[in-house]
Amino acid sequence: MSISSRPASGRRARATDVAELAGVSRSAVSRAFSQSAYIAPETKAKVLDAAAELDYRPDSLASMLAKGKSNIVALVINQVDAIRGPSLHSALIQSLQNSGRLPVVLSLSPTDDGATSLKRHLTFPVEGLIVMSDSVSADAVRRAVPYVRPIMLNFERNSADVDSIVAEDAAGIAQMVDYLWETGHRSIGFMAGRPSSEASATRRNALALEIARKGMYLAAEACGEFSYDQAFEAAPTLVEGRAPPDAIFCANDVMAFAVMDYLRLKTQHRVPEDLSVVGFDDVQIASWPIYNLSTIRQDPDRMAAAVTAILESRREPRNRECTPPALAAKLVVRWPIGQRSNRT
Amino acid sequence: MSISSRPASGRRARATDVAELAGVSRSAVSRAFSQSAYIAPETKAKVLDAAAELDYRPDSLASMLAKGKSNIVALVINQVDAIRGPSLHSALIQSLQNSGRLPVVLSLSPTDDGATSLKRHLTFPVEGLIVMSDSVSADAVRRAVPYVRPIMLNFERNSADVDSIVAEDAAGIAQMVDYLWETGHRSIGFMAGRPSSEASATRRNALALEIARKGMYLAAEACGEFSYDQAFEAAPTLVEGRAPPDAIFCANDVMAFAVMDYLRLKTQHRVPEDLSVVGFDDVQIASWPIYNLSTIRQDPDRMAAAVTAILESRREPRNRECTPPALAAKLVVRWPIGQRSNRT
DNA sequence: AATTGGTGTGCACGCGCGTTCACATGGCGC
DNA sequence: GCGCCATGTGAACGCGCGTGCACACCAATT
Repeated sequence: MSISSRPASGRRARATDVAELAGVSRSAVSRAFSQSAYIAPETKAKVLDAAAELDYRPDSLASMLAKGKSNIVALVINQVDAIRGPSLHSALIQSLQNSGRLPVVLSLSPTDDGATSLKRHLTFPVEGLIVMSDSVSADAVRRAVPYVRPIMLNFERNSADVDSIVAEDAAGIAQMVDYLWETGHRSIGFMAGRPSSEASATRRNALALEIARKGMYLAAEACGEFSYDQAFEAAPTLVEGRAPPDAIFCANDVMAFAVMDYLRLKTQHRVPEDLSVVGFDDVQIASWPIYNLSTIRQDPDRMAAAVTAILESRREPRNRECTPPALAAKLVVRWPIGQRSNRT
Repeated sequence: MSISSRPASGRRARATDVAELAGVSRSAVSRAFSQSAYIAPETKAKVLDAAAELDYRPDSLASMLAKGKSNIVALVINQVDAIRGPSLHSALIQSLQNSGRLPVVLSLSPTDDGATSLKRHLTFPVEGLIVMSDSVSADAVRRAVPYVRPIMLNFERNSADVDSIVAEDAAGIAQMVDYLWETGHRSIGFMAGRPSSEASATRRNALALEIARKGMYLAAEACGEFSYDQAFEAAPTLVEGRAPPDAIFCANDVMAFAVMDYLRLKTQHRVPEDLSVVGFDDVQIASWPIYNLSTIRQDPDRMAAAVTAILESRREPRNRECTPPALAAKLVVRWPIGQRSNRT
């Protein structure tokens, strides 16, 4: 019934087994796996051989307990973030695990305020707490988990109690407005995300600022709740006026898809010939030829790298309070927007 | 500097602290949190009060170590599954965590064979191992982790060594072919997934069988590797003949989107007026009005429920070897396909 | 030859918790 | 009023591992 040629004696090998096989004490085994410890090279070799034989690796749970140092990182998400999340989610998992950490996903049920849900499920010491969900505030997190400084992604500007990693939305949006201006757009509509979302507010403010700076004006505004369905329903209000905008900026790629689909299916506006639609995030679908969406990219890999950098810097006490650099958000131009006639 | 009104004495509360505050012994605290133990109701109340005061919850890691029972469930994914994965991923996380388990995500780097990657990162006891990645075989998993019986999702029919949860692809496909037949389709093209994928092969065989049963024929075939880009490139071969099929079945929703986009952007074929494209999975995007894709749904929630059901049944030794029921895959009809003229 | 210093090794303890075991206590039957 | 079981409690041990500490050993020095 044995599956492999290995002993596979029905149980995981423990350090004691390895010690016995190698003819050394159990602490020697422990030392062989901890690089900064007195151990003779030959002893180490013997131990590692025996360990390989038994397919032994130290139990990281017991190790964490003994060392008093957890390397579990909790990833707080909410369940709905299905379109935008995956690339960032994958990047984080990958990055955490490659740096020797253990990613544990905590999914917040949207019905509670997040804090209680966190308390219920966070029953183990963590090295870090990464919050990707924008349905929970930094305060709630601090209240639920006072012993760890959360890392908030994409919202909640740095405060004393949290580290936050935000893309430089404003800079990206400035580039976008520049680009729209240069290609002849003069009036811009905005599809907002959730009203309570800081990300949406930040983007709206940046857009308004840049528009004003150019002497353009915000032609229309709607709220799509960051979701395709809501945006599709809200889209009409952006173009129903007698002077519809010649570009629509969406706080979100997914809402941009919804707007494009709405315009193409339900109206006579042609996209991008008559009306430009641009987004924010650069999700995978943005590069599908049918959308070919110009958007503002937040590189998930760089964001993930920033997260592990923060965690890493926390391990050495000297370099405390390294303020995480804001990540550049850069314009990604997909389809060539035709020159618009200026219709001031 | 204290954040909350709680003591927040700089450290997590331990059972000893609670015992001290409640004026009982540490084992009483332990008993108060384990429902099946001798403890006087009033003692229990005292303990729970003190625990609430100190915001104490038993450390689940130490608990697992002491009990010798892990409730960590490893979720093996590969990093690329960005479109299809999210709903199932979320459902699994949610389901696992609601059943009191701890989901840990292991991301396989696509460069290795999966087994070594698993060995490197699975350094802790797990209650279960859920494999969502189709880039790793059951054999590789068994070799890497001999001590736990993996649960394979969506591929790898049940063998002696693994539990696998598969949707009844064949039944769903039969419904689909019935539906295509009734709506007048007579020749069908197939966009396959990865050649090595069992899921793709299963679906192709089921399709071929049902087609033959109806007296239809498989008009064309191409391989899209389950990816949008590959499918977009492979799409031409499905329709370039002089008698293109009147329906194209894709082993994957994402590839269906690619085919639809290709047909609409690069050819004169209208979808769905001239040519029907159908998919498999029912991802979120399938309901976007621009696609409105008819497809075969595997309910992620039911699949997640099946997973936890297996884990649950393993806990009670009496009910061993409960064969997991194959999940029904059912047809989802989105757009009304117009009657085709039978052109035998 | 005796002492020192340095290098590895084993012992023992603790991490936070669950659980068994022996014992203290109270209630009840005789 | 004595003894006995039932019930609840506290002390002790173990889960698997890391690590401080004491000690054994050998080479080099006086």
